[in-house]
Amino acid sequence: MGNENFVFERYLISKGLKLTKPRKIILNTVFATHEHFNVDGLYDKIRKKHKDVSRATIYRTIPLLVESSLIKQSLRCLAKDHYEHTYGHSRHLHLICEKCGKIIEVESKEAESILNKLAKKHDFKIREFNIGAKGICNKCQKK
Amino acid sequence: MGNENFVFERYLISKGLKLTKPRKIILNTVFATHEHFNVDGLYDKIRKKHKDVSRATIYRTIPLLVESSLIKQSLRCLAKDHYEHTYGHSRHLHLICEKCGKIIEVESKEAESILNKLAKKHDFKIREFNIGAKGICNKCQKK
DNA sequence: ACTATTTTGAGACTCATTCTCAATTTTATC
DNA sequence: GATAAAATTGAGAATGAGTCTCAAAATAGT
Ligand SMILES: [Mn+2]
Ligand SMILES: [Mn+2]
Ligand SMILES: [Zn+2]
Ligand SMILES: [Zn+2]
Repeated sequence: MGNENFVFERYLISKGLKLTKPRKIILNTVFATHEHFNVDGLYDKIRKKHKDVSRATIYRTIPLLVESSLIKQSLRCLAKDHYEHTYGHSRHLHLICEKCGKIIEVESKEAESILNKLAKKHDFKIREFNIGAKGICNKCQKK
Repeated sequence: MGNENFVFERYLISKGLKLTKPRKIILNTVFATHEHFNVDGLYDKIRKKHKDVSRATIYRTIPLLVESSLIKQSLRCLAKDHYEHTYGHSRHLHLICEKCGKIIEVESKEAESILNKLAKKHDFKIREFNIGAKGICNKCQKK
């Protein structure tokens, strides 16, 4: 268990918001594993233990987690919005298989530094990288 | 005017499909300019001249244009699906301003070759690159 | 012209996300 | 620890981009 609670609470206080029970439950469930997630999956997981947390609150809490830099949107090319931890994870890019859905995570220092360079040239301030590709994984190629 | 018509017709024939009037109108409107587009904008533009092309047909034709490699989906991080020409355009990445919506296009040989290298290492066959960033453009930074 | 096949427009439908609002919870004040 | 003001919540309605359905229209082969 990291200190996401600390980070989140500090953020909430700075905005005059409160670390309520539902927000705590959502935060803890989000950080119970390190996988990519979407709202539906998160909702099911939360509901197994806490029958009283609503979809609406999940949808309302996620932007707060994003704003506090604990998570970020990722896998932008899928149908539903997906998210992943920012806190405690190094930068990486995704190779997504269009056949089986497999997601390969790859370290991306080089790619990002190039993007940084290009952004600098255009005096553009990057807030969120979006680097990756869709295609066919090795297993699916052999079919 | 390029020969997108040729490319499209060849693709359609290869699939046993026909280059009908609505499909021609859609193709020509898509290639009348070189900008990114989404279905709503395209629909409005088409409707100014042709009151008889439906949204449904536009939604049905776009995958055909994608399949024939004339266009591809892009700007994956926006709310609506956006597309841009593949035919007649070199590869590039996008820096998208979250304040004003400005889109900066940047040549990306380096970034892509790095992604290609990483994909090769994982024996992953890339079909579509997705490289870019969101942030704040230089004008919007000065506010 | 006749028929089989494809395509189309209109609008119904889906489903992820956002919004609304009354009820509940939280914090501040006494 | 009651009381009141403010923030948050759950339930479900609303939204809206994209998909699907189906009867009518266009097309191609005979
Ligand atoms: Mn993690
Ligand atoms: Mn073009
Ligand atoms: Zn695969
Ligand atoms: Zn801007």
